[in-house]
Amino acid sequence: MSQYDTANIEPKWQDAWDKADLFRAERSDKPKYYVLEMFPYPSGRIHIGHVRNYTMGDVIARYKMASGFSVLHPMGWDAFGMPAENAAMASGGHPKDWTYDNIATMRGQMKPLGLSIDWSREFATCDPEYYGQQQALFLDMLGAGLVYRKNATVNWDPVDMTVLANEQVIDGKGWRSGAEVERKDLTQWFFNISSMADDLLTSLDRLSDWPEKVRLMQENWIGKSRGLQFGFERSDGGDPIEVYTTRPDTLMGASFVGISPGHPLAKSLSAANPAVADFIAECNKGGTTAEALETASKLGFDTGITVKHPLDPSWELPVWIANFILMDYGTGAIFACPAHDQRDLDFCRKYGLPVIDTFFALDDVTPVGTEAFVPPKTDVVQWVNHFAGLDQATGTEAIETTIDFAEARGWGRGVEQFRLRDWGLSRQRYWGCPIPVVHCDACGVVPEKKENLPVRLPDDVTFDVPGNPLDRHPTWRDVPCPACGKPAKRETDTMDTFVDSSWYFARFTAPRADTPTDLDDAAYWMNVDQYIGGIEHAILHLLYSRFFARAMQKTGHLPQGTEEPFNALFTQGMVTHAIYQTKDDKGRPVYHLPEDVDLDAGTVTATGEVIEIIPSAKMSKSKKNVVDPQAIIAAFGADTARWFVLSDSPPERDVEWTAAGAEAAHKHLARVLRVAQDIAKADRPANDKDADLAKATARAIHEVTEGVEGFGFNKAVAKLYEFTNTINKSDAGANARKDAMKVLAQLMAPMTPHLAEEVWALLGGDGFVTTMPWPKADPALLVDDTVTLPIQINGKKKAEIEVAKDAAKDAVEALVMDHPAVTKALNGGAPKKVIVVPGRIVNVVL
RNA sequence: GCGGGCGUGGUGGAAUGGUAGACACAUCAGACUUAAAAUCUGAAGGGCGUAUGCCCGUGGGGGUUCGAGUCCCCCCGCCCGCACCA
Repeated sequence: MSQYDTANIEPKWQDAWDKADLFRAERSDKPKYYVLEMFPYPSGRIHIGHVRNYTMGDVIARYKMASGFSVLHPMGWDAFGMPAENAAMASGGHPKDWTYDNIATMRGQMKPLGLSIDWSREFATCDPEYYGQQQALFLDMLGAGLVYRKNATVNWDPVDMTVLANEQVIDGKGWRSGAEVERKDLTQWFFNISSMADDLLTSLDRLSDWPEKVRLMQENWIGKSRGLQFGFERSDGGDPIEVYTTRPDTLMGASFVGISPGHPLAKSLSAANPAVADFIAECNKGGTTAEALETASKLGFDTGITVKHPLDPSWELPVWIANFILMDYGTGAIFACPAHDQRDLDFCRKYGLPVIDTFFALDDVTPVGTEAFVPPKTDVVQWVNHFAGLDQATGTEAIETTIDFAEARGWGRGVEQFRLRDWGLSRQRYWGCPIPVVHCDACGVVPEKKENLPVRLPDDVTFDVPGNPLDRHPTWRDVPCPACGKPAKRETDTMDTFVDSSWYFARFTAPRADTPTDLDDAAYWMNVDQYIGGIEHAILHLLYSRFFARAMQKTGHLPQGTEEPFNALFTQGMVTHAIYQTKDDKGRPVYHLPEDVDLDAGTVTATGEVIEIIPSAKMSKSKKNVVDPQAIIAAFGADTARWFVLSDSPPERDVEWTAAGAEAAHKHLARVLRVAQDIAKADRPANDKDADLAKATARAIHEVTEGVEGFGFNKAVAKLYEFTNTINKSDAGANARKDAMKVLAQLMAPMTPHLAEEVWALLGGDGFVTTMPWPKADPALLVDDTVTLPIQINGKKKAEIEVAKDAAKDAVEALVMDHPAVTKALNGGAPKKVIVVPGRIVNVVL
């Protein structure tokens, strides 16, 4: 059809950019700009979602490059993780081969996209050069007290013999083995992220270029609360039981004190009493996931111990062990107020414990049935009048008042609690970064010497039996103690792969440094100016990275001012695709590939069955609605794929991939080339339309720039469509049209760089359009001499008039009052009011 | 349960409180063609009307305003995150 031969054009320009080495990031006198897209996991092939992610980053990177910045735009691979091990178990290969093969494939698929990436900085997190530096970082964090070991309760898969993350426990069973998951106490490594909880929370306020949604999610995740902590005296004289509550105002409704099955008191009781031990074992069955907990019923065990109410020592409360109390929040013990807490009420009704009726005041008592009344914190339960010296107060102030009261009497104190827990990083897995410590019978836990890093993963491992191959490797784990030299054993746990992605952005600033970072390079390139990725990383990855930036500062690996590593964050939507399905004779869905259906007829081509179309679904191999970027590039070229994923939908929202849309995008790009070819040949003399085109050009520059700056790529694309149409229809002279077309090429260059280069060259542009300075709109051309004012009558548009831009209010009003539409409406009468908003609108109120 | 978001033509979506539907897809009509494809030109929110035009219209109901898709209140629907957090 056209001469838009992408198979020729695109590789040609990619080669030319490569030869000119355009995208190498260099420190210079220019201001820097660091744009980063969340690096991919090398799962096998790139996905159209990757194309959208990297295209957005590329638009920013190319735009900033044209705007005079020294740009860093790197790419790497988040390469450790379980899929590689699973593939090895399934096929008998090696995780390393599987991973590096996938990286080669995906790099090969990514390069044809024409991304302005500095490939010289590429690395994979499974490169020993990378994970060795990560081990060095770990040791420094260990030295700084940011890493420690403790016993913790985890999800344990007894068949695969490994710890499972909560996400890997499905309906209480291991996702791979199907075995009933157990709770197990294990000694694990932890990052002390909770020590920074307050800073991680308050610093969120500074992240004004992050989506509000993400900041809120992090805020809730960190979960700060304010409450009262106090001890219940035991009637038997044992150690007091410390409890924490955010609602001290409900203390007069207390009916029992509950402790977690993991509470030290419960443990000591179980040593003496087998019935307690049995009860705790019962509680520990089932996983720790939300689903498992939700379906679990309330279980309790009366310890026989009683405690004294802090406000009335003659009032004794029983102490129960209850399965719904979490050991790692607060103190692991609570006082229960059934009138105001549904869990407490359910528990009391089940075990026949007393329920004290609700009272907001002594004369306002509400009986409690089966539903607890949970008052908002602004509507505080009044118990305070019972006690002399405490004034009534309302709202959250009353909670503070009760805390003050307790503090004044010396039986309690106000404390802050965080929901955030320390980050358990130990994994009983092979394909991860080895934890660089040695366990010595004599010396205890001994850090590996830095000169011995990296602690490399052994290659000779087998996956034929469940469990961690490092644990059963014949020689790897047997090493001399780095301290005393006696035989010792290496730590066989590896690090959670989230560790790998928590500092890679810093490593990109000096990827070949023989320390984790180079402070000069980091000082120049950090922070990431624009980070782009999926909302699914809103909490964990971004929180961990914020923690790591702080930890790296503390250990001297990042300069000051980097504690918030991502200045701006953008979370892009998914690329979705319709699902075409029919039902089999049992009513189960059968999915069909897009090429197997006839969309016009709405049927399966081969069988004529009527299809049901489910629009805009997440892509999934099993639902047969995955779009392969390679096929798109082969059919339409990379620029079409890039143009399409930027069009139509706002970048933060999902965009549905449709064959029709992709074809339309391709047609438009072909038209741009055709228009450019026509213009290159034309020789019309300059004329009075030239000025109009220059104005349209200025407006296009202005609006496209605004669109790109504000992540309104869909709007920028719309303006480019409009500008193309304007140029195409313009009767201006050949030179004027050529100038406009060259600006169009520049404006399109960040989005469709190959086509832009082709058009630029066709019109005799010098060098690469990629390296041309971003065009500037002449402000004088952006303002019109006259403006069209809509005339409203009673707020409804009835007519419009053309007036000088700076026409005086009363002059406009005079014109309006003479307008036939207005005189007709007035019908000889006078308007109640005339509102003239200069340059905007006129409203005549009758 | 808690927190957040969204709701605009057949479709994706535009719209600093100021002309609702930019731009595009799909659709229809016309040109070119023996024909089709491609390309080009044009129409188009809904209703009534030959038409100037009139009425209705941004999930529903109320309010603020000269003026509301936009701000406020209530309701309905959908989506996302967290969740036995005391």
